[in-house]
Amino acid sequence: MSALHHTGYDPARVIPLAPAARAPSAEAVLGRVATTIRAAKHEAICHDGDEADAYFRVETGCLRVSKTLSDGRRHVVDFLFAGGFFGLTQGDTCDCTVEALTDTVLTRFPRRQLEAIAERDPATCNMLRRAVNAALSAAQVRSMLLARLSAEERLAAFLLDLAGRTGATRRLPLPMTRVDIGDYLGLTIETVSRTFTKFRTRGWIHLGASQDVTLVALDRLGELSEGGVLQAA
Amino acid sequence: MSALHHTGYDPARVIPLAPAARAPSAEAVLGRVATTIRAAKHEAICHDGDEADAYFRVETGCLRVSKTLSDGRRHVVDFLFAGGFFGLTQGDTCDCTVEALTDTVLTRFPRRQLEAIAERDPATCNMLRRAVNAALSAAQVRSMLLARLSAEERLAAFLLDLAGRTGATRRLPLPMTRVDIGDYLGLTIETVSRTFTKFRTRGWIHLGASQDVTLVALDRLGELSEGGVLQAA
DNA sequence: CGGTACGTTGAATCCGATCAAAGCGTGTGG
DNA sequence: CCACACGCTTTGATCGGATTCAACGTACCG
Repeated sequence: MSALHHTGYDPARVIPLAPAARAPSAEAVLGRVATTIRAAKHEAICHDGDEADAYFRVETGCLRVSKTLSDGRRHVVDFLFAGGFFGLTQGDTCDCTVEALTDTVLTRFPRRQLEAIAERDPATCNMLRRAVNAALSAAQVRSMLLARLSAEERLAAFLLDLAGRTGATRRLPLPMTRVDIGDYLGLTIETVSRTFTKFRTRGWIHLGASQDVTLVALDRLGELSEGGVLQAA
Repeated sequence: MSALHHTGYDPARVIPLAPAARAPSAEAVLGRVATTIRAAKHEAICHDGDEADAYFRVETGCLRVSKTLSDGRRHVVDFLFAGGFFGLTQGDTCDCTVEALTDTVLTRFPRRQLEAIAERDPATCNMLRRAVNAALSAAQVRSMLLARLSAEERLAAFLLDLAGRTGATRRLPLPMTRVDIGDYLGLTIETVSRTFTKFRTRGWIHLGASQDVTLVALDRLGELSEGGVLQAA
């Protein structure tokens, strides 16, 4: 698979801990401080600049992580699905705004307690470290996408990435609006819409009733994003 | 100096570890497996896809971290200066190519040993975790730069970031070529060159003999990148 | 001296942005 | 139940910033 999709930043897989041997320990320890939180559609979990008082893992639903510039330009840093996480910042303030795109269930880990546990429990610390590491790799691939790919390549990569992350094979939910997608891919809504239309008229995708897409020509989409993203040598 | 500090982004501040009490421990442990490596200008330390067998911290010099697409398009993921690091990947292969832009001195930590230490020593693990975390935050800001800022804003932000990272006040070294800068900022060499010229003719910068710049109007550059990068609320 | 690699500058082109307007769907209140 | 309004999407026309193509300048080095 190409670097663009499946960067390993696949929260669902990352957090439930790869090296299973260690998992029980970390899970057990963390379970003691975890609580379950619900967020309704459109509700904000935290705002850029707020005090960061907790770390969250998404159980079900979809969230939007974004930053907004003083002049109003917005950038969507990421969309989170089940298994995704946020709240691990370096300072003690949130560096992004996080909002629910659908009704969402989250697990909340109080920051002080989580940090205290990580401070002495290597299993927990390493789990967090691996998760952040995966997110970093994904962010680097994303920066290449933003710096070098065309609108068509970006959208193709986005759709395939989404498929990989949600576990969907061909039909995927699109809980986000065109604005969100544009702000995620560094494009305008019009360009996103036109590119969707291009894909549709070419028969590569099928646009369902406004909140889902079906990927028809996975190979074509793959060529576009892959031709972009595969490593050289 | 402590062992694995400096994320390369805001080195001095991030790594010397807030809770200073822990640093000595991690420092001492890591020191035992570290070796010093030298790389000559233009020499590659590792290639994308290679087996990742070590983690490196830059002591002196400047490195270029990049990815190249199959069709030749290249993206410079980062420039590393003293205190910067690389090699902490998730899988066991390098996900970027790293090359020396100047003669460089590096400290090398064998991957297996480093991982083994992190596995049992919370101090080391947390230090690594914080470093990766800082890098992730920086990557998110960079993706906003690539997605939303204009050429002028990008170059202004780049120059100010460079000043911050190298510790230079006004006169900074530019060990990288225009191609490198273009590939870093998602622009072509021509656009980078033209933008440098604009800044020069406005009297905002002074271009020295091909390998350094002097920032004259820090405030102007700040407005440009800040108008871009400052948070809203 | 060539030669090569890097940088600057100019002119033409193009992709995506911007401006504008028209569909569409959904939900709410008359 | 329908009318209307609001939010989102699509489509069209035009604009503009960055790219592309091309040429020239400049520094370094054998």
